[in-house]
Amino acid sequence: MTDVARRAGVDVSTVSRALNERTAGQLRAETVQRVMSAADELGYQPNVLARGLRTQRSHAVGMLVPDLTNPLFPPIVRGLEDALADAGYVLIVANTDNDPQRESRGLANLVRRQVDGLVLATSRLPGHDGTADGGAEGAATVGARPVAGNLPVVLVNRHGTDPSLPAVAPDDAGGTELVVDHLVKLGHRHVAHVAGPADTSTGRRRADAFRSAASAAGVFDPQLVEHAAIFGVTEGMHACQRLLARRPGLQAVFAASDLLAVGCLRALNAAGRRVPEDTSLAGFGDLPLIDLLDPPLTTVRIPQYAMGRYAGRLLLGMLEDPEAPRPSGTVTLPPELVVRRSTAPVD
Amino acid sequence: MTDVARRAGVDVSTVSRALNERTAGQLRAETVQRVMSAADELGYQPNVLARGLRTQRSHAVGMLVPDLTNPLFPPIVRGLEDALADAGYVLIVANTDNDPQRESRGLANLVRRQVDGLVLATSRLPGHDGTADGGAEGAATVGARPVAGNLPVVLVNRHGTDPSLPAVAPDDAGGTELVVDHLVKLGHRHVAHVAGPADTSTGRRRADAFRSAASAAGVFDPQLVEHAAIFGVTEGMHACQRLLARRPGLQAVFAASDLLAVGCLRALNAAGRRVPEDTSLAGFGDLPLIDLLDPPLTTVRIPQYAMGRYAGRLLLGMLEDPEAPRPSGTVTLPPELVVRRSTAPVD
DNA sequence: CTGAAAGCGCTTACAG
DNA sequence: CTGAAAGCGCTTACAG
Repeated sequence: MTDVARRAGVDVSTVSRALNERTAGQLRAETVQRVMSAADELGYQPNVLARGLRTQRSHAVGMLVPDLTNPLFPPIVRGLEDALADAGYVLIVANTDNDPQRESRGLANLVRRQVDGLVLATSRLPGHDGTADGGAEGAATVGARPVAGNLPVVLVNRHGTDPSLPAVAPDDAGGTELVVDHLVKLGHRHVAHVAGPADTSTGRRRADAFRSAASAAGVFDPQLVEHAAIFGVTEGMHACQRLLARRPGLQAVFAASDLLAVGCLRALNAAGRRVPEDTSLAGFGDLPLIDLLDPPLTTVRIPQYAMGRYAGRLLLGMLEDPEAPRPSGTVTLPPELVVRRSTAPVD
Repeated sequence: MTDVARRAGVDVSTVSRALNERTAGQLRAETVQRVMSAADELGYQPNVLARGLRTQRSHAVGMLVPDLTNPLFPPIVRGLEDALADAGYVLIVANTDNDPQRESRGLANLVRRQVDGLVLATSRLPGHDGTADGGAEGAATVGARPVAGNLPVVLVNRHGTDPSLPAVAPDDAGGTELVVDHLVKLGHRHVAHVAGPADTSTGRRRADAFRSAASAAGVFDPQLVEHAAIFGVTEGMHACQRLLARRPGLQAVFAASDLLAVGCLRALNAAGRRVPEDTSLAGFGDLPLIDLLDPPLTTVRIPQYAMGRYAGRLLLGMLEDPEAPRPSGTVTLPPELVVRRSTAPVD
């Protein structure tokens, strides 16, 4: 910047003003021109860190994500990054593996880096160990100390346990209803649910929604619900086997995730049942390539990209106007039922 | 920091020294203790940006990636992030969609943010439009101007076109040989190749390797090679159809990517050929869930996570010792043949 | 309309 | 062993 000032024959403060949209109006057009040419000729790139030190805004946003390798997250991160990039913000991602230690460390790193805001896709609020979603909690903490201070935070892909933090989440209830209605319309009465782990909000919410929707349709049977220990293929298979042992008459299975559904498919095949002729099967998530299953899986598509983008917009709103009242509550984006060939009319 | 100094009754410079591993030795243990307690009690978090301004190191690394949503990249990014996090660095990711404009913009943003190094997973060096891999080129540029300066750069998932930049790439030739050998051992003589786009280094390299390997095995037939316009399911299907029309006698198909292989599977099924009974089929990449295909796909597993991690280590090496001679050339990590049920002995 | 000065939060020679 | 000062590259009241 000093070089630019010298070359343009002005003070560095004038360079600063000339290069900043907001303040360029204070200067004579001719001066601005001269500075810009000089900057151009020198290939000057402003030091955003130095600016941030002065203005107290880093124009960086931090994100904590359990594992980028989980296909759930890339579209969310992408949507977020797109929203932020449009506004001149940059995204710093850290993986936590749902490990409280990595979470605190990652969070502290982001705070030390003066991120202007935080997006949490972790299943637990950092600093809170043990049971997730234990109740209303304070803002993000490291150890016992609130480290995020007054940092704007938005939760994505999870519901807020702290009602004061805005969250963007998939509409678990809506998606579940879509599936149950679809199966019931196909004539199924004995509809089973392979639920996710009861200690995840997603697992619980979908199970709850299943009970409501199935009850409303008059087909709910508590013996037709079985929880898997984790959202994995093997666990889904085992849960489905338990279901089959208990209720051989089941006509349809709704799995709380696509991976669980793959496990169910294996269990059903192993039991000599064809899908969808003997048993209909539906999942949740619409993972990439899941349409290549045999048969292609009927499932619920979660608008992941839109969720990420929306979370970004929400956060940007808070950043643009720090004085405005902070939004709160959970925003839900509409899921979509993707009917493929794993579900068919009964009989 | 001023607060910490006041509370500990010392100068800020002493706080700085006490909190820095390297300089804490200069102080009396008692002083260090006092400062640390004060810092602890106040929940002090150092401002990494201010430190960076002074030390001229941001401890941040930038990454340009075409699209995080492409399943190729998440494991790479994850490996990179893990390597960097271990060393106290942070990762800033930007998606470019292979758009030269987004590439330059992203690169300029990273440079302005004073990243200490760059990882490029883009298929083209920023600032060079048109044909990728056109020949030996200078360092990364924006417009005509070298903007990366002397920034350490490592390329990942692509080969260096600029031989002076170190690259970490999949072993296309090795993986291709693995497949060709496998198919030939199964007794196939009429082995076809659905190649990737000729304007991608990956497509070209695998096609070249196929020619060599097939020739070496004495089974090469130029009429059995067909390029797809992009790495997509539909394109793979079309390419395979052209192949079938030209050489109905083909016994096995090696597709240059898993997605192309899925397209081939559709084409083969549509032509009334069963896989693997009538025709063997192999892909490249081992995408997540590709083992759920019917039949599960034989393919080549690329060590993506390891590639990302290795790229991170390579970059860290350059950052730790900027004076050391920069590594160059392409490092290749061993791929693995994953034999599943889509390939079988001829007849 | 533009310059000179102060200061953002650190680190690091330089003294003592 | 520790303090005082300078400076990293910016921005922004404050003068003029």
